[in-house]
Amino acid sequence: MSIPDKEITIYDIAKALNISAATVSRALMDHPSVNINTKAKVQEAAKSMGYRSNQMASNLRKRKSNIIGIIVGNLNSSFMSNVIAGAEKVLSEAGYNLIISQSLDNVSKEINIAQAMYNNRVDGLLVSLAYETENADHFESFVKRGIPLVYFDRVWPHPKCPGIEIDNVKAAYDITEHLITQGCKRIAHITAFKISSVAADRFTGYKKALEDYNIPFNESLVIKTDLTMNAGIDAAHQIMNMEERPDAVFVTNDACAVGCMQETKKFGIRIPQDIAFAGFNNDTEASIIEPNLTTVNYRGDIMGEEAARILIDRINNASAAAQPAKKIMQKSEIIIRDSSVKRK
Amino acid sequence: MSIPDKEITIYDIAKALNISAATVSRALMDHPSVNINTKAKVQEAAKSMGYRSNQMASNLRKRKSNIIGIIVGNLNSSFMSNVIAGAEKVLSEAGYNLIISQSLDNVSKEINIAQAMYNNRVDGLLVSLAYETENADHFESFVKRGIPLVYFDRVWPHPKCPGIEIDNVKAAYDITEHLITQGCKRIAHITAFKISSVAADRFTGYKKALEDYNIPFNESLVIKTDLTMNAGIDAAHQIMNMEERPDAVFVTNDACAVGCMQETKKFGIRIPQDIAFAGFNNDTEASIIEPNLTTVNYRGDIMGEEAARILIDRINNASAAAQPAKKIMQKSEIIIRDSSVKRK
DNA sequence: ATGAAAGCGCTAACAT
DNA sequence: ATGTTAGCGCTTTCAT
Repeated sequence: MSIPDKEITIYDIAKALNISAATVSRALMDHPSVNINTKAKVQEAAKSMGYRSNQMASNLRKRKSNIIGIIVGNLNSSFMSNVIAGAEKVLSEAGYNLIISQSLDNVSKEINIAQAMYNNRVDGLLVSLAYETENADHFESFVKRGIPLVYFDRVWPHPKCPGIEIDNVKAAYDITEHLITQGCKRIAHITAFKISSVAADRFTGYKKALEDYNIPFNESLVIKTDLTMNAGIDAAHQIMNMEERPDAVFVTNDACAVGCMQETKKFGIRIPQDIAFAGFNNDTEASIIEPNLTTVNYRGDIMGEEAARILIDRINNASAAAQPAKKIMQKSEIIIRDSSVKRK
Repeated sequence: MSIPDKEITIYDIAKALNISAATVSRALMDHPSVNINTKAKVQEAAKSMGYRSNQMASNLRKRKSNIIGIIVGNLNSSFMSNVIAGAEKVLSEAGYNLIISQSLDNVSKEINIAQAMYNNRVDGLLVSLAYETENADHFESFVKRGIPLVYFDRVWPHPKCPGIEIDNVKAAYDITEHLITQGCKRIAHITAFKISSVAADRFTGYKKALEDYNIPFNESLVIKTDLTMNAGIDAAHQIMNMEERPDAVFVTNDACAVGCMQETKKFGIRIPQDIAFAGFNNDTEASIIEPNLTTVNYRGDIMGEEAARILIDRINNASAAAQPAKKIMQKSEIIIRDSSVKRK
């Protein structure tokens, strides 16, 4: 038949079996107090009649959407794909569905997404902020209504919202230190236009390392961009036009680092001999570009799983949710590759 | 207050304003027949009372979830990120929310996702199949209930489901022809284990080009893999172990091509002189690897927008949905880069 | 072990 | 222009 048939409800099953809808509902949920025979009959009837449970109705009644929202800057990185795979694994096992949205690192889009997710009454939220985002007021409505929110990677400090991230200060310190021990003295840093907490932490680590090694911090070596690959190309031009060129560049993400490296090479600059490079994230591109890019690595899948677990815990556990949120530091490591090793 | 307050409903607003809930509902939806003053009063009250519309209830009542499901193999590519950005743009303008899931190119996961989306009563579905998928039975329930489904990129031919894709046969033909005109005679082809319609089309294009140029098709030059980057590494070993090595490799996607190229280079093989390479998709990696990878390019954002538009049309338009679904061919182009150009 | 009945929060005839 | 009323399909007390 070409006209779609009417939706089959539990009432239809109830009528067919001459029992009440309540029993059907219970049987379908495998409620312990339903007779095993009835259960079997119901399940069979459901199958043969083509019944499909209507989540919308169930959700409304239970006042629970069974949906977790996840907001990220951009889906386009192996890191994010892994985070999502990890989160999805844990959440789907716990019976949740996922609504994923990318803000494209744009604050107003992030605000709209947050609104839509609120109206859909998500049961919880996993958020990695846009690079642009400078405050998290648009998530206050969730906090107010007691809807758990867990930040990951690009986090916002909030007494009620746990955040899982890496020690950005330390990782940036380590990588800067590495560049210094390779003999670099003029280390440029490419960071975000609007400095979010993550970019700020990395900037801090960079400055701290310089300080510890008695290298004066030089504002003119700091380049602010939107951290896209194209921005990296522009940054390369800025570097080429500097009166005194840097001997190393530490970029706060890999995408931008790769763009910058590629463009720099076009000027005949040798990497790492003339300018060493380091990035952040260990995206796939980092081990494809030549020379391979030194960077900071951390596991997206683990971060996603962990964030999801914390979130579920807060959803199920009012007492867990009531506790002050703590920051969780996930381990990270710097991966030294040829882009930064100045052999004799 | 720390305990979340009770949810504010239209009844609360109605009571506060001494009007009926129906009027509140209408005012909130900006229904034309509501007095402009009442509208203003309602909107103000809603704001001051902290009212947030409950989509779950609205959805149930309207029997419309306002949700579009989108299923892809993997989110981790610039192409997919662009498709999603394109689709999201069109869909959010039309008032829809998106549930995105990645099958990780695994059929059983794809089946589960389809189930969950059905139960959530998505209003429509955008699907790019897993590489593994060999039939689309798990989407029949949508078709039966008249829920519009539009395939994109990795499509399945179905009389009721439009598909938007590129001419894979032609693109593969063109790229193979290009390799032939560069003087290649032994062209290997790396394709999927389970040959889906997309991989099959590309395989067909490859064979057709060989035939037209009187190069006998050689089964031993066909390598079947799961098309990941790691699979490309394995494929490189297979190639190195061949008694008579190929002088070109056409891989059915870029990720696998890049893995294969990198590993091949480690054997001291010169690209393109010893072995030329070509991929498919124009992922970011293709223009990062050295030499840059010849590939097939097509716009993800446009594909996403177009697929979304067709879907919305079918949702709003029973007559559009009733028409036999046509295939839409989006334009694509081959991008010739250094990985395949054998200069004199 | 099962049923009756109420209601989640909203919208849409149908009245007025 | 507004109100009345009846559900959307499900779950869950409270009875029995």
